[in-house]
Amino acid sequence: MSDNTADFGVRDRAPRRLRTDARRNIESLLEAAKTVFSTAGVDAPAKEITDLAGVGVGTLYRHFPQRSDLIKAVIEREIDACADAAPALAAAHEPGVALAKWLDRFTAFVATKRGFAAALHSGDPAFDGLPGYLMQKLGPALESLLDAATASGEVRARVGAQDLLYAVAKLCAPMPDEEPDYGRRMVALLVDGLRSGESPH
Amino acid sequence: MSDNTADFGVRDRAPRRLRTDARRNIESLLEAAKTVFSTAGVDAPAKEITDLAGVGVGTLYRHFPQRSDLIKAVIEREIDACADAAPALAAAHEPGVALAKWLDRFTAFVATKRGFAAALHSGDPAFDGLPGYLMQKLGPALESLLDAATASGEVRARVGAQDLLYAVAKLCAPMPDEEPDYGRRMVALLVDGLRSGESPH
DNA sequence: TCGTTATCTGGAAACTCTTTCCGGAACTAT
DNA sequence: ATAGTTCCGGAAAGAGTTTCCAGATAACGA
Repeated sequence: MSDNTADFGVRDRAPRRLRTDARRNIESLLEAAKTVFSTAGVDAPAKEITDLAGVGVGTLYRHFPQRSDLIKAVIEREIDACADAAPALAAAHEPGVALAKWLDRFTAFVATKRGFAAALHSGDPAFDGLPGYLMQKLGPALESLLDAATASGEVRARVGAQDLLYAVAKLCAPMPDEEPDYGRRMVALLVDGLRSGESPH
Repeated sequence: MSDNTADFGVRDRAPRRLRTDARRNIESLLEAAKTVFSTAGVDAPAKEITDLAGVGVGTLYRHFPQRSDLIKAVIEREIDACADAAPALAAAHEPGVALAKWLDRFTAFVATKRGFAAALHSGDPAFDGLPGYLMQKLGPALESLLDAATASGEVRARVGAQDLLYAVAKLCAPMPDEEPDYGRRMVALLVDGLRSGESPH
């Protein structure tokens, strides 16, 4: 806790190259965790994950000192994947279509990964950085898509990228037995407001 | 699960009058739990609650066989309080004002009680009944307020009470470090849509 | 290639909560 | 008051997480 080795997360920052077996194990753990989380939920016992990854518990806790660190890492990784999808979509479609498709992608992520909503609302300070991370990674992505769509006249901007991002994230968070398209419907309502609304009053 | 004794929760239905000390203890536990939950979060150790309530752990588990049962009971109790507030507001204000005030009340409940969002998104099947309970209790309350406001011409209904209820509940669920009025702002956006929107297309 | 050194690994043990259990206390009805 | 239930309290069992460290393994210089 002094000066040189205060690194918590595993991603970014390379104060010192990791040993190759360590890197390989981290990879296995993240992959296994992703699988187990989506199968048995984020509360699945750690043992299940380490077994699937083929490592001991000690290895898990060496790289992810707290259970929440593992969850955080998995989610951040999925956020990254979502961000990475934006440029490809922008390149392959009309601005309006690209925006819609990306929102779909994002919606699917939020709706599918129950762990994301759970982590966000858990109240555990360990996850406090997550919205910031999401904003930082996805904000620019959405903004550029939004700008392009606005420029091409297909959308009239009334809310910022951040507000929209959060609103979609919240509206699409899964709730027990709600109609499967509820989230999408509500997002459509918002986007309708975006694209055709005269400002009220 | 057959015919006569399949009661899980503690509230409503009286197959047999509870002993007075039992009822008193249940009351203490619910009160203590409410306090502790809002102080230390819903993950606070059970010991803390039983100590505050002045009972042993055994007593807690006699009345709330699972930890989630206690959380559920506390939340249901707060939902009840919210529902009970509607008639008074309707009696004391103009329809439009009553609606706004009640939405404020509901918003505050969702925004303040982090445990509610946490339970809802936890993925634990124990909480599956909660949205239904919320709908059942708050749906009629909101609907009557909404009807009154519509009748008096202050609001043009475009979504049902259920959709609105869920949307508000989701938008106002607290997220780490978001502007304090974000939820209220987004709800306003929705309500603006409600009150002045020409239906798009 | 080999020795040296820092880093990583596995699993046993310590901990922290939750949940079960049951002897004895407390309430209720008669 | 007494019998008959129903409850209470807290010890102990379970379930999961986190710590710890002796031994294994990679990295690197000679």
